[in-house]
Amino acid sequence: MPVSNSDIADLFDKAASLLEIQAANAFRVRAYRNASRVIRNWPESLASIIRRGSDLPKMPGIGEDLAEKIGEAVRTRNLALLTQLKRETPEGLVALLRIPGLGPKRVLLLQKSLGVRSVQDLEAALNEGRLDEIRGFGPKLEEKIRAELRRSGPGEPSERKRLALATAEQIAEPLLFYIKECANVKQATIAGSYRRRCETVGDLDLLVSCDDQEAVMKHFLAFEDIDQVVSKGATRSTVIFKSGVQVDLRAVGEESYGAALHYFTGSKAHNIHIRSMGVKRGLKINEYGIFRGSRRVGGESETDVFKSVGLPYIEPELRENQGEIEAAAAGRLPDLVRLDQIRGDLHAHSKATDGRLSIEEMAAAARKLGYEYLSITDHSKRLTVARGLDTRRLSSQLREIDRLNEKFSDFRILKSIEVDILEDGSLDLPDSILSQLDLTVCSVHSHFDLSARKQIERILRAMDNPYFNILGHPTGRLIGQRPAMEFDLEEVMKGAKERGCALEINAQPERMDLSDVHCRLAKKIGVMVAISTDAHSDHDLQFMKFGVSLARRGWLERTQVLNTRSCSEIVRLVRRKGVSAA
DNA sequence: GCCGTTTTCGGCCCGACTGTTTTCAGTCG
Repeated sequence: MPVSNSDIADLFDKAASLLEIQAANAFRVRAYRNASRVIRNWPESLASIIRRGSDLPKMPGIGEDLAEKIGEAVRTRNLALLTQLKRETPEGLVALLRIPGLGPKRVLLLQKSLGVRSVQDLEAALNEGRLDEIRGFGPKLEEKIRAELRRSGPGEPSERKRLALATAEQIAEPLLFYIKECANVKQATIAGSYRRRCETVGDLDLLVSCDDQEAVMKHFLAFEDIDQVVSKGATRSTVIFKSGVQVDLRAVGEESYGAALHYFTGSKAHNIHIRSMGVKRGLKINEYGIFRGSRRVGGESETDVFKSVGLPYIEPELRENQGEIEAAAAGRLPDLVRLDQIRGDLHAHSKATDGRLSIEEMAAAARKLGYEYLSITDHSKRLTVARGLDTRRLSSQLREIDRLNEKFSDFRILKSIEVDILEDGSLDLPDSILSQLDLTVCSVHSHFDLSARKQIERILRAMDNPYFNILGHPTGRLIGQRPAMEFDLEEVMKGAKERGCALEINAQPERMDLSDVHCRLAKKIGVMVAISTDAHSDHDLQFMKFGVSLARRGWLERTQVLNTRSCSEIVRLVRRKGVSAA
């Protein structure tokens, strides 16, 4: 298996942490961190590019030196720099950076003054009262460190767990409702990665505008879900909810709301880029507004911020400093797909297999959402746990759908199936029945652990079938439970494009598969995607919004999304296997 | 380490809060 972008990114991240502890130039550290992020989110496999002898593309923040290091990482799975850094600085110190209150300066101090090399050393020093000797370490900080060590238990402290976007929404919405009950609050938004619609969210950044900040802070701190107040100030407070989620509240005046909203939506890298552009224009941009000298020149709206540096408005989902600023400057921002452009759902189950409702009930729920069509895609026979359909049961389902469709003039149930791709690349049902369907979703539900090569061959062979239309949940990942299958998606996407097949964005919160990074790759290759909910009940049809925001993060436009087309257009496209992005 | 309408050197976003100080460094976002 070639080195993945994320493997390379990990090497750069580790190097950044070690450099940081060595008190290296902060901007050099930033360069490595920035490179790590850019590499991790780069849509194409850098190893593949290098191995086929092509030059690396121009990547923002990656110059001659770091590009050379990417090459080295691909060839050797390591960096000589990293080996050297590990010789100079104990690797175990990196874990200390994850303890709240400990940053590079204090970690270096711990090493220099007490010879601390690891979390265990720190714990011992703490228990022996040796931290008191160091200037800058007082009782409060010691207690904070103790608390974190207790929380993380034996072993190294882990990253704080990130929430799936859908889970975050269940915490964010009631909070937003509560804060708006405060009479002083004028506008309120959950900003941060939540507003950028990242697939996982680390904490919630609640921004409000108001006249009386003190009153709003008081109201916020009285929220019943709060477990612990980490810090509280006049304009900013940080708390931990009983669920373990960290929530930051910032309160600003009405005149600053746009500047603050931009600032707190981030990402950090996007903000730094925008602010540097401001500096070049003699402007100071902060969360309170846009200033030329001491004169305020804007800040009420986010548009003010972009306008001040000569840019059009950039949608939150794009603000990752992944080329959106350059695209905006060149007038080439994508016209992102919107939820209201989605005309139907192409992946839904009924109680014939593992869904909860009848086909009729699912169709009613889809119509209520204003859809023009719904594909019923029950499982095929191989998936016995879900009582998958064989030819006979599927035939009878098709007759039922014909009967139901007679009732509609403005809606159509599409005849479909989520058919298993078997280990050898054949499909789980014969062509004789597949040919009677409007379209198919074809998915891998077994043998996730084939070698990368075999997995690709299996999927491409399946796509050779004339009735293969959409590859369901392409990587098979389940967030936090099962990793993505390890194969080069680029090859599968190219194969799909050649064969007139589409790939699914499965919007189930635990799947979110394809990911945003994959969507950008799909866009580049020009393969069509279908945004589907894989609904097992009427409620699940609501997951469409998560799929759409994911597609937006992947820069996708309406034309690249199959289910923004009319029903007849889709059926025509898939019959000819003429699915390709316009 | 990157980068350039301030262009090959010398900058690099900016502010809030805490804890330990006694005027501010460090951390965090």
